[in-house]
Amino acid sequence: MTHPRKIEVTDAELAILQALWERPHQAIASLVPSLYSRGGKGEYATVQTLLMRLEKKGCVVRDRSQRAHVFAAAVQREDLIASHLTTLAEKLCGGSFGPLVSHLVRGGALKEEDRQAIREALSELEDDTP
Amino acid sequence: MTHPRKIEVTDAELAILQALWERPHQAIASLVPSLYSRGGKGEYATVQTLLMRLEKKGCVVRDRSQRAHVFAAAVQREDLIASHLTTLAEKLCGGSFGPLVSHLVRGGALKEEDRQAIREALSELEDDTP
DNA sequence: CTTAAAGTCAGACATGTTGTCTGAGATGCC
DNA sequence: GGCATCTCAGACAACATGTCTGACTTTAAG
Repeated sequence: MTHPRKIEVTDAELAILQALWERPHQAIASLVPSLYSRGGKGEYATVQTLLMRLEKKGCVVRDRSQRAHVFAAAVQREDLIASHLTTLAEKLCGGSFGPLVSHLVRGGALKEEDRQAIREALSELEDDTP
Repeated sequence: MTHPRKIEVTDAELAILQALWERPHQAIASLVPSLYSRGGKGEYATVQTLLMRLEKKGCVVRDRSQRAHVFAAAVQREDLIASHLTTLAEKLCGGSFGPLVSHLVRGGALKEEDRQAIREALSELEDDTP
């Protein structure tokens, strides 16, 4: 379990990450149509700017060996989730995750399959740390 | 289970809420020293602006019956947690909370007491929805 | 070779957010 | 009256966000 680095991406940046999670190793020309239905002139540049910012944050990697650079996500969904949950716990729960889970479990927002998954995960933990 | 309204507060605003959660029904003069150690001139006005924005968002209520208005939180910690978790689930888990909990449980970030609380909460649920 | 298409890069831009503060005026107290 | 204490309206710089323009480079086609 690595200590999760703080990852902050905006909505537009997240959309790009989603596209890259869906299909890794895309060039800009491939990303644009899946992000914008109306094919405007500036959209290519917009995606480019977003990718540049994501790269600066370490959230995507860029393969410059091709003429058209190929991009891939450098963070996974789980990394983002971990980062957000950590931030949330720090800000609102004194750094502890317990209240978050408690809230979720008691909130009734979980499906039966979710609950089953939790039970199993808890059992595994119990075996590892008696 | 109320559908959680989207609540967005900035860091400075959150600090004010924390102070109001700690001690409800405070006037500005009472809030300032607990938020800023260096007693500057503008801090009073800063807190005032923050409270005004919080009121506009429905996060605090203001009692204007006194000369110095008295403020109280209109949202609880749990409301903020719920709002953030919902947003997180929508953005990264297709609206489902299961992955969030799974991540927390498997991430090893939970103390034994947390896990015990979860087990109990799960048991209660099991009784309600067989 | 010339050209057009397709890229990259640097940077601008409008808009909104965030935390901060100033100044004008109202109100109560000694 | 004079002073401390409020409220209120609004200004402000700094930064974030999503968007786009223009200059320049490289590739491939004619």
